[in-house]
Amino acid sequence: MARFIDELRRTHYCGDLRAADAGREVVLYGWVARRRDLGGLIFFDLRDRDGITQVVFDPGFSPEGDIQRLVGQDDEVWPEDRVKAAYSLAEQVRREWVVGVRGVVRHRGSNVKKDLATGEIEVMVSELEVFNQAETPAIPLDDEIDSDEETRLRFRYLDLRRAPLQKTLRLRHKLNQATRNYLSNAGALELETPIICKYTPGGARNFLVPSRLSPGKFYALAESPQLFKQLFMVSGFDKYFQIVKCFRDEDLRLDRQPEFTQIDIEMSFINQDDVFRLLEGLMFTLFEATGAADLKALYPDGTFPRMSFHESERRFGNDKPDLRFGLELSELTDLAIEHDGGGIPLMKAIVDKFADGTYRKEVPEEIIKAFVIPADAKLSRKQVEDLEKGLKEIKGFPGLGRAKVGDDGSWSQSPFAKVVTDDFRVALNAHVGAKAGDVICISMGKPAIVNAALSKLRLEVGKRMELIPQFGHGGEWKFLWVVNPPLFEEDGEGGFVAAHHAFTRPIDDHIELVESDPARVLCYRYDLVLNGVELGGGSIRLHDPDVQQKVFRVLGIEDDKAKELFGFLLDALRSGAPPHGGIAIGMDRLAMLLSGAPTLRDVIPFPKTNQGIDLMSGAPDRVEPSQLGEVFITTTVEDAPDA
RNA sequence: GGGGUAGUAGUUAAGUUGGUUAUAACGCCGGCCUGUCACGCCGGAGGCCGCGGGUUCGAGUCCCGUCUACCCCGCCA
Repeated sequence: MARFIDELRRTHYCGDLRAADAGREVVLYGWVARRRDLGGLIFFDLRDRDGITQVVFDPGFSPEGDIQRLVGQDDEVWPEDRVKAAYSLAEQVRREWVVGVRGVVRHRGSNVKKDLATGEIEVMVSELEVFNQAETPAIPLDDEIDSDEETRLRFRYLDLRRAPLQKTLRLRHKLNQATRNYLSNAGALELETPIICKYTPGGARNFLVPSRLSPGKFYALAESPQLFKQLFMVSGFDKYFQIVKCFRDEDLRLDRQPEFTQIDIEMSFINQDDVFRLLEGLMFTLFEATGAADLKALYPDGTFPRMSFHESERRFGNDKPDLRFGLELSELTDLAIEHDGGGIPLMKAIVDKFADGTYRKEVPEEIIKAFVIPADAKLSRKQVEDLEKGLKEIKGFPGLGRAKVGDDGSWSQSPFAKVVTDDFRVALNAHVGAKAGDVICISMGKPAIVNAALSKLRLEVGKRMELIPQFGHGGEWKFLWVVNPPLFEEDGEGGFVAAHHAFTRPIDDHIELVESDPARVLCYRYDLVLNGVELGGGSIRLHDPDVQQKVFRVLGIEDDKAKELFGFLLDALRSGAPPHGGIAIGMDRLAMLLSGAPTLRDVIPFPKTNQGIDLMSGAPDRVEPSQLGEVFITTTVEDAPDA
C-alpha cells in the first residue's frame, strides 16, 4: 500500500491555506513550479489547479505548540530520519516534477509574500514523495509568457498548466453549468441531436464522413442542429436546448474554429420578444455566475437595446456594431442627389442613375458614405494613407476620396478640392459635422464594399484613438439586438438567394412583397451583438407551407427540388408544425469576450491552427490505403499513400 | 484561391555596407550558499541561422523556390 495517496490523503489544494490554518498538519499534491535551494534550506513553489503554496525543507526545524494532526495519523509529528530523508530527496527534485508533501502549516512571520493568495503561510515538510519526474518543459510555465503560439500549441498540455488557461477553462465550466441551470429552470429540455447526418447544401461547407456500410455514400458532420431542433418543435417538446459541438469546413480566423460549441435553443408558440427575454435573462445569469459584470446596473430594465439591420448598416457599416464608441458613418447619397453631384464627377455618375431610375433608393446598387477621422486622432498624412492601404484588403475596394478640412471649412489634400462646389462642400461639412483638422473619408460604390471599408476604418481609428482596446472588453459591455434584415440577397445575376436560410419568416407586413418585390422583404431574424462581436443569432421560423412555397419560388427552387433538398423537413412542417423560433449563441466567443482573450484559441482546450491543424497530435493525417479501401475511397493527391 | 508579417541555442530575441570561432537574457547541467520567493555567486554544455537551390573567394545577411505559423480578404453565423 502506497504511503501517499492511499494512506496520506490530500487535505487541501495549493490555493486553500491561510493564516488561520497555522499549526495544522496537511497533505498537498502538485507540481514543483519553482525550486530555490539555498544550501541547507530548500523552498518549492508547489502548484496545482487552485494555486501555489510555498513548501519548505528545513532539517533544523522542529514544530512548536499544538499541532492539529491529520485524521488517522498518530505517528510522531517530526521524526528526524524522515525529515532528513525528505530534505535529501528535495535536493534531487527539479521543476515540474510531481510530488506529494506532508507537513505543518506555519505563519511566515516577517516573510509574508503579499502578492500570493497563500502568502501568509508556508508548509514545513516532514515527508516527501516523488510521484513522477519530468523533462525540462519546452516552454516556460509562467503566467505571462511570450513564447510563440506555434510552440505553445505543440506542447498544449504544458501550456494548459499555466494559470491563465486554467482560469479560462474554469470559466467555461461555470458557463456550462449556469447555462444548464438557467435553461432547465426556464422549462427547456436538454435533448441531443446527431453529429453525423445527411449532407444538405447551402450555408457552410460540411466535413464529409465516408460510410463503410453504404459504399460510395457520405455523412456530413452537423454544421448546426438547425433542422433537428425544428423537428423537436414539430414533435411537441415545446422548449429545447443543447450545448452542442458544431462543425464547419471553412477557412479559420481569430474568432473561427472548425469545431466550436454553441448554446442552441428552440421554442414553440413564441415571438421574437420571447426569445429576447429568455436570452437577456441568460446573459444576466451568465455574467453574474462568472462575476464578469453587473448587467443589472448597465441594463436596469433587464433588456438590451435593439437596432434594425438597416440602421446598423447605415450608421456603422455592418450588422455587428461596436457601441463602445461613437464615430458613426454618414450617409451622403441624398445630399449628393440634392446637389446634383456637387461638381464631383464620380458622384454625378451615381446621382444620374438615381435620377433616371436605374437605381432605387430603397435598395440602392451604389451609395456614397463618409467617415470622419477627427483631428483629435492626431494622425499624420502618412498614417492616414497607411490606414487606407489596410483597406485595400477588401476585394474590389477602389480607395477613399479624402479631404482635410481647414479652419475656414476649405478642403485640402483632396482629389475633390478643385472641383467641388462651395455649396456642396459647406453642406457636406455640416452634414458630417466636420471641424478644422478633421479628415473626411468618402467612399462610393457598391454598398457591401463601401460599408466594409468604412466600418473597418471606423474600428481602426477607434483603436488608434484608444476609444476601444486592441482586444478585450476594456471594462465595457455593450449589448445590442440587430433585427429584421432582408430575407433575400440578390445573387448578381438577376435572381435571389436566401440571406441566411430559407426557413426564416418574413415580417408580417412584408408577406405580400415576397412575390412583388423580394429585395425589400425583411424577416424575423436577429443577431445578438456584444462589443462588436456577433455572439449569436436566430430567427422565427417559417411554419406556413404557403409562404414557404412562395419563398422557394423566389429562390428559384422548384417543388421537386425543394423536396429533394429539404424533404423530411418540409414533410414535417406540413404534419402539424407549431409557430416556433430559436437562437444559437457561440459559447466560445462568449468565453473569449468574458475572459478578455484575444483569440478563440485561448478559450478552447485543444484548438486548431489557421490551417485547421492540431499541432500537438498532428491531425489531420494520412491513413493506410487499406483503411481507405474499407470506406471505398481513393485520393487524387499525388503523394498520397495509395497513389 | 489572394495579400501581408515572421522563422537564428530548450525559450525570447540581437546580429551593422556580405568578412575571423554566430551574441545576450532566461532555462538547463555542475559547484558554493539556512529565509528565499524572478534567490544569489562561480563555472559549463547547448546551433542544419526553417528547408532546397543560386550569386560570390566568402552568405545568418543578397536572389529564386519551398515549408511552417500568424493576421487579413474571399469564404463563413
